Amino acid sequence: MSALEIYNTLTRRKAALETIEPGKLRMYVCGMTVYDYCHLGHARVMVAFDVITRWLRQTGLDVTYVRNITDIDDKILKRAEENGESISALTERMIAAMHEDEARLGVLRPDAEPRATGHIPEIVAMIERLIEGGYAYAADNGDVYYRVRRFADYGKLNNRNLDDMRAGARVDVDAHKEDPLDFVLWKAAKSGEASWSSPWGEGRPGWHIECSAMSTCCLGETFDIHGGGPDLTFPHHENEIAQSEAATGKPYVNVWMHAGAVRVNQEKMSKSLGNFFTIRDVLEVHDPEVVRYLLVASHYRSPINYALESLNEARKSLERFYHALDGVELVHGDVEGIYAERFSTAMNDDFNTPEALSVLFDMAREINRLRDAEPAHAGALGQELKRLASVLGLLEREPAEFLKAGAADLPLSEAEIESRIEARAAAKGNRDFAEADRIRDELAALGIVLKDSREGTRWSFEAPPA
RNA sequence: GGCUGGAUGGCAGAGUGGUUAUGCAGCGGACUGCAACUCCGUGUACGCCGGUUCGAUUCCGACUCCAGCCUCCA
Repeated sequence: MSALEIYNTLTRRKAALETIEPGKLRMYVCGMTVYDYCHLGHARVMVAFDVITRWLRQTGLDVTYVRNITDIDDKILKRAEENGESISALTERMIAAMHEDEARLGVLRPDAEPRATGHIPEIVAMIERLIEGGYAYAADNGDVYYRVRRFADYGKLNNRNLDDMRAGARVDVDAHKEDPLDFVLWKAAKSGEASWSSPWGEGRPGWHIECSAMSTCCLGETFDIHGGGPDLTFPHHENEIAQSEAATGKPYVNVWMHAGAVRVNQEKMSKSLGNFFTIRDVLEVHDPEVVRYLLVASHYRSPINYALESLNEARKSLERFYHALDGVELVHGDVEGIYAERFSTAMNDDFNTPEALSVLFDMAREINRLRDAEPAHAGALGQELKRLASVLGLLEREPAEFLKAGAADLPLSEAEIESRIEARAAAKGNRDFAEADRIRDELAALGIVLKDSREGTRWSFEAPPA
């Protein structure tokens, strides 16, 4: 049995996982800023860390998984204003939508979802500690800033030094800052804005401090894994390290994990580029499991290029699995251990899901080979296939349900389809193959594909009619 | 300019110092009334140039190109 190795952004190499507390693992992942619907980039992070959590638990670890919600920031204020709705109405709406989206993608909920607005006292306390230590200062405009040059390790996550950054800096020069690279911990409120009282006056927390405060409060001053999207390494995670380690004097996180970007036409999908697809838009057209498969079919750190063809291919790959499972009676029984072993080795190698999937495809082929001659063996393999696939959050449905998904929108009911199939069987019985083929073609035009077998005819809905 | 990744067969996408990834597509065969599904077989793939090595797609260096970060973004 191989040991679990994880790639650490901080060290830029893979290393065997050693948890702080034996048998327990504490993980924090940066979640959403809830001013809009989640897009595919969010979906990737949610699914990646869902699979990671499932595998960590599979290996026997007691995992505490925390993913925050940023429910106060400039974009939220702006959007609420534009929409003419209250901040809480907007954020509650978006949080509900996010939960709906992730549920459809089969993402298990984190153990805790702390919200920034629920942790203001902890945030204020941490800022006070930073000021006491000389790591932060209150400016005369009511803002509080982090004094970046005071923290010697600044840049260690991104391998950057402050002077290089200064050279090409596009950072805004704010007269209230001692140094252009200093970042805001507490933002003074303009009149009428949502705000909380603090030693520095009415205001709201800056973005970076909330994660330091909430992770510490949920998981302790040092925890095992911190994850997030690819665009958070700088400055967000760098700033988190600066805040937390300066405040506590202890190492903040042991392993930093970052997902790869989702691209469109080889360009990162992002809010600022406006080239994003929301999860709900995609799910209008595509089966959620197909979307999830697409996300799991690449390694979590590799970039994915989002394209329609990729989704169609993902669907066909899943069809292969469900065809293998379709009609096989699942039973518990002895099964070659080699599959689970190969699967484990793949997952232990920094959660190599594409490699793990290749093992599952080998199992599918073996099931197809054995299904007639050794149905019990095939059934046991089917059971094992489903067990392993569930780690990836796949193959959890009845084969027929997946294969027939989409048929609900057809003008034909299932009963009508069945009656056509019976009519075709009767025609075949009379050796009237012209009629039998006519019926089959008629159904095919709707996307209904027939599959004859010894036990009778099964059907599936495979592709929208061309 | 600085800092990260990456370049694999028609496409997608793993991996490895010498031996089949896997999926989709293609080709040949089996099954089938014909198909679909399925099975069997089938691809001289590793950006470019050097180096190390008995041997490199895999290690090292240069180069070219791509993406990301250096500003809010998952």
